[in-house]
Amino acid sequence: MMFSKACEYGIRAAVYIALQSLEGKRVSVAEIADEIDSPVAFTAKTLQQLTRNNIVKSIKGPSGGFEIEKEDMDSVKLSMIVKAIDGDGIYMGCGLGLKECNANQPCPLHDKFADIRSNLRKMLTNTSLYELATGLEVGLTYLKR
Amino acid sequence: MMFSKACEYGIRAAVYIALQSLEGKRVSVAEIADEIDSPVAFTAKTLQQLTRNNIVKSIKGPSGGFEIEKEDMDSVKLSMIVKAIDGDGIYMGCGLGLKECNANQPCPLHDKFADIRSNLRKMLTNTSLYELATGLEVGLTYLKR
DNA sequence: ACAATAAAAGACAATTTTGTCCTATTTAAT
DNA sequence: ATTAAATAGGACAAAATTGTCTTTTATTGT
Ligand code: FES
Ligand code: FES
Repeated sequence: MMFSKACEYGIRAAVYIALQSLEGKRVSVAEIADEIDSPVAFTAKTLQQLTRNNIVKSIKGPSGGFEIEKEDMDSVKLSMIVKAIDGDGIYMGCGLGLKECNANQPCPLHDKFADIRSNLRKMLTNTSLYELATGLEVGLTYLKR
Repeated sequence: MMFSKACEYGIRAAVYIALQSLEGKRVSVAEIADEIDSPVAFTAKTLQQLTRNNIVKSIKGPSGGFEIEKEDMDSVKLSMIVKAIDGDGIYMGCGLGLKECNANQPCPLHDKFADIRSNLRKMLTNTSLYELATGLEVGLTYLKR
């Protein structure tokens, strides 16, 4: 609803990759898709986008797979994933669908919407993969159900 | 992005209807689509959804059109329009796309997402058509650009 | 009654998003 | 070198969303 399916898969996949990378494990698309309960081939596509944007690292060949360097894990924010997959419509777009959001000629919802949108942006830019992965690690959160 | 196109048109249309109803004027789909810059037939469809949900009133025949009773204008909230058109996914759905949002088995983003979502819900349930229409009335806001 | 007006309804078309499948490329291990 | 394992990439298919068009129904005014 808020994010596209591709973006939802992308976030879940990235969190799972981060989780495994914390333990030094590299993971395949097949494993990822299984663990986050998503369509394999489609997930592979969206992982390509993340790779191209240097959000995750992919290694081809036997014993290859996806990983995220431990150093990067904290600097990779959710906002980067969302932007890579869904673009910046969520951050910039007008809530009522006017061509662009423009405070000088605002739509009737502008003030209230801009406030929500700004909180969302802050939340996304402040939330790192590391943060999300650690909750998973101790079994408090879930990537499928 | 946040709302579907149908929903964006629906909100803009409802605000315009409210605005005209304040002046005792009934408006046709053609006029609405023109004033909010939306595809006529498609807008007509989404207006049907609003009338079925008693959000706007439609009158057939010559001198017919759409209107909103002045008494209703304040009690019709944005949340009702969004729910009628996009359903309650925005209010209930999991941000990462798990089948349902469930605080007992939360996704890694649950806490932060639920907070944003709750603010959005509050904003939508507290914002009335009347409120949005009045800004328009005095020329401070725009429904097209 | 009749003609004109406007929304309702339904069938269809175009586009976007989501999803699948097959081939190519890269790499590791033997 | 050969084989096997893995991602990359492209063509295709299905489904959902967005959009159009035509016909039907209700209502008004003459
Ligand atoms: S103009 Fe609509 S949200 Fe800013
Ligand atoms: S479980 Fe994901 S938002 Fe609540």
